[in-house]
Amino acid sequence: MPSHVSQKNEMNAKRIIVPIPTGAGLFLAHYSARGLTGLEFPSGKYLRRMVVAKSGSLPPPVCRWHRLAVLALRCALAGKVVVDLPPLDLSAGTLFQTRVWGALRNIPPGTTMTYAQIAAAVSKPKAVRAVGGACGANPIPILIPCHRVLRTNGQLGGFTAGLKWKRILLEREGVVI
DNA sequence: AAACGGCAAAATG
DNA sequence: CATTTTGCCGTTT
Repeated sequence: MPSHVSQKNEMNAKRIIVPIPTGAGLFLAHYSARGLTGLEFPSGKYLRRMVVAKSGSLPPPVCRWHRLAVLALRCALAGKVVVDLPPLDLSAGTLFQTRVWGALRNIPPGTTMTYAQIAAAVSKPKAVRAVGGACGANPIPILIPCHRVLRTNGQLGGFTAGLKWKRILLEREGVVI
């Protein structure tokens, strides 16, 4: 690519936002040309958005991905193993973040790891706190299961979308705290 | 360059 | 025990 075209510009390319109705509320999926880039929890404030596309008239690839995303999210919310995901576009993440997110994806449903274990898993055993930051920056919660990371002392730790969600998600997979 | 976190281990009472 | 301090590290401003 021409060097005067910044990569930042590239990643600000247009996104399509599509609602995902679930029993737990209306989530919003964000798509780029490369795949799913984000998942928003139900907020009650999505009405203000003008950018939400009707699930009817979507570009064919997005339509396919969205079908998968809907199934995957409902599956995950039911605490079951997600069979197949749409392609994830994590290009907005830093190297460190994408490594952490990769490690998160290896945590099976119904199990947990600690922030320290994740840090070790990405070969940065001392970057424990930074792992917390990377979890918080996870653009696709639930499908990238940052809720399965707990403190070393057994406490919940934090959750950007609110601890209530972290509890709900863990409870639905049968994790006891 | 400094401040800020979804943390952890050690020190302290 | 519960709380505070101290060390750490990637990100953000």
